[in-house]
Amino acid sequence: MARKKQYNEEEVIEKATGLFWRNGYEATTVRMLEKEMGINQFSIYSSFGNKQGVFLESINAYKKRIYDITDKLAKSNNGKAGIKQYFYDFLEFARDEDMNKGCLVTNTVNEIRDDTDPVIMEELMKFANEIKQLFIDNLLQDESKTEEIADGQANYLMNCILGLSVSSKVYDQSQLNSIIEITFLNI
Amino acid sequence: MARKKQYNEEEVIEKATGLFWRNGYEATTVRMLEKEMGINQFSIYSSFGNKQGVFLESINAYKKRIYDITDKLAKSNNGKAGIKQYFYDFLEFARDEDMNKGCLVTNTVNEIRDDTDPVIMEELMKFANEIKQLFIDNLLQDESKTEEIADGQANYLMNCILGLSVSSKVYDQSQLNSIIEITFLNI
DNA sequence: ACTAAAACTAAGCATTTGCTTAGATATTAT
DNA sequence: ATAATATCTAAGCAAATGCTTAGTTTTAGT
Repeated sequence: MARKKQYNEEEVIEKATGLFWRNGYEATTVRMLEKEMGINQFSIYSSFGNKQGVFLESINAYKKRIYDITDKLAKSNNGKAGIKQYFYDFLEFARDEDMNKGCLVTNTVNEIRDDTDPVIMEELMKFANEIKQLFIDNLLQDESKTEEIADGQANYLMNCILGLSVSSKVYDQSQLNSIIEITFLNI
Repeated sequence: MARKKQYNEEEVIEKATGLFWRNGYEATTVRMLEKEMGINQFSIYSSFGNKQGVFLESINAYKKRIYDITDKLAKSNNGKAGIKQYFYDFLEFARDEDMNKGCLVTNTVNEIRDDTDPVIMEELMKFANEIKQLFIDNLLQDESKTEEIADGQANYLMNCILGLSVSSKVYDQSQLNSIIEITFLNI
């Protein structure tokens, strides 16, 4: 009855994800997306509505990609050691050739301003809270810990991994490793 | 022989500083600067050359403002306790009514992308290294520490304060205090 | 008072932004 | 084959960006 799409939506979102990851939300323009996704602006808008729509799909694609390591953390029962492993897994996951792209989500959290799109804010916070909850769960595997202590330590760890997402663009691998080691001395 | 400026350059830069602080470099437009500084675009460009010029002057103004607490750290001889005090001083310095603006410099470091203006990058790195050096100096007041250990711990602290600059926009005061306490448990 | 120069106002410029639309092209049920 | 319709290309839109310029106003030395 009608023409078929000449692209696969999942495939082009994969490409968009890489672009947002490297550049952040605001700095990624529709023209850049057009080039990277290999489809016309019309197709972008007809498939995903608007730039925000592409980004929300990209967050989902990102979640799928990172699932391996979050799942590993979810299933871990090594407490603090499991979280530390997550930090290392994350750095490896985020490495791109010789530079480090950080985390798509934390990169975008770093863009937060007064006028940041509330829909995107909500999606970011949702993801961040999922990670924080994984930290809490793993911390509570040490049964001497109260929930209050675990919550505070989880905030501390979130703070460190937010920092790491920025630091990873400035520091080299051995410095990053050393930062992670010191980070886990404190909990 | 000619007309006098109807504004004071220092005063208008003070105003620009606040704007960059709240919004970051990229998101601050010349129209916003015009409004906030209370002078016409012509005057902005004739006094400071371009947007980057306004920003570089703003970093200087920011350095002057933060001088009180960096100087306190420079003169401190309480080692780790002095740095911790710096973290608390910094949070107070960055507080704006009930929200937190973070640090002008770390906010801008968070904007780092491949195409970030190299002149600005250099200025930011210079400031960051000054702070890191203060951390090292204070850490070395504990004479049992090697320079290598101090350098690693300083990287760790820079990572935490980078994170704090973002976290401070999301977490409340008591959570931030708790993050700082944990940060300093084991160095 | 006159003149020269600096500082002002406000309009305008080229480029880039997110998004839309007009019209050509391909696909499929009949 | 035809007709219906989804998808494509490419041009275009208004708004916003950093920056400039034409032209007026103010000041100070003569």
